[in-house]
Amino acid sequence: MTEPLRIAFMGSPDFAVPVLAALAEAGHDLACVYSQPPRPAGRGKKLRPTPVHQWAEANGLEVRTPRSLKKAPEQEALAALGLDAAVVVAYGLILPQAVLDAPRLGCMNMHASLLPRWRGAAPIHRAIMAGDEMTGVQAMLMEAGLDTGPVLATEQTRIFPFDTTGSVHDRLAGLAADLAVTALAGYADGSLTPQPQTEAGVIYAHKVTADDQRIDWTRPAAELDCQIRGLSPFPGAWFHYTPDGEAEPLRMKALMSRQEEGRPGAAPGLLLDDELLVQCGDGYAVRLLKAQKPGSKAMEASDLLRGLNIPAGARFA
RNA sequence: CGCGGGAUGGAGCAGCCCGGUAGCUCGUCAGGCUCAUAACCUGAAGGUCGUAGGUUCAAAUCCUACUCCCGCAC
Repeated sequence: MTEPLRIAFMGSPDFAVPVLAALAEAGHDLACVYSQPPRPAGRGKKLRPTPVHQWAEANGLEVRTPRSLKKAPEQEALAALGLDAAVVVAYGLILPQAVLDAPRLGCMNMHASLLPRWRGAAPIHRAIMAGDEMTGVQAMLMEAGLDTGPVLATEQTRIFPFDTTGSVHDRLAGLAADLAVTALAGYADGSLTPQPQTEAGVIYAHKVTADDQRIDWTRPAAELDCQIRGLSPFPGAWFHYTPDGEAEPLRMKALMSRQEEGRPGAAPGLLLDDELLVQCGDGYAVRLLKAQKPGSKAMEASDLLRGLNIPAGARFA
């Protein structure tokens, strides 16, 4: 029932892999996969192909990793593929007009937010950090602006108080995979009509910076809870803890939390009990459910506390 | 060759500097106490101390190489 299309896929991180796999599964002719060039990343500064690159290679697809698509040779190589469409998911490169125009049906992008809210680089992080209750994935047609194109299809999901960027990321990746297949088919056969984004409610999801990661205990508990979950599991929100008798503070990462009642008047950063209940700036508190100390991996609070003494009355900074 | 930390029974850690066959908190199992319990008491099982070599009468502990993990940087 679905006509196979000749398409190119453009994507880089984990999030894009399920979409690529779904398109392959749906029987489309994947002429070529574009991904960011392997970069020195990780601990040993080793050259690492992106997850999309790895998947494509493992499945026998041609992979191209140009540094840019702004120059004529790359654009011509793309045009030479004779594409019906290109599907773009978190590729990480700006697509010049010549590239957008190359495929017969244009370029379709999968974006992990409810546009026009959270256009840009880090939509999932920003949605959770802002305390949004709903998010989703959308299929949209690309134009020159950053995530400004008309929307073909939407799939929504709720953000629960126990969600993290990791859990929402995985859920949206699954939704994106299904939606990409149906939206592409619907667009190709004309059953889906692109709807322009509204003018109101445009917000940009700026890249997460080092400043976003530092926990300031004088902020309200609700905001800190969102910050912690929004930055989990990557890159992680952190704070300092100096054990009694130690000179050097430990750089601790908070990876899961829950908002609870605090003790009005207590100093922000104060531990209210022996189970990581931390006083925040507004009189409420957050309980750290999962955390990480230097040198070891993330662990449940109960595990962490077995090896590291953090008594009530201690102070986080 | 980017910098640094780590690998010890199922989990989290101590011991390593000053070598002498392993300890803590918890979990598991059995029994006891209790109206009862995730509480308490008693007992038990469970570890080639990351891998491979080396030094030594003797290595978790010293030396070398390797593997994997974590943080920073990117």
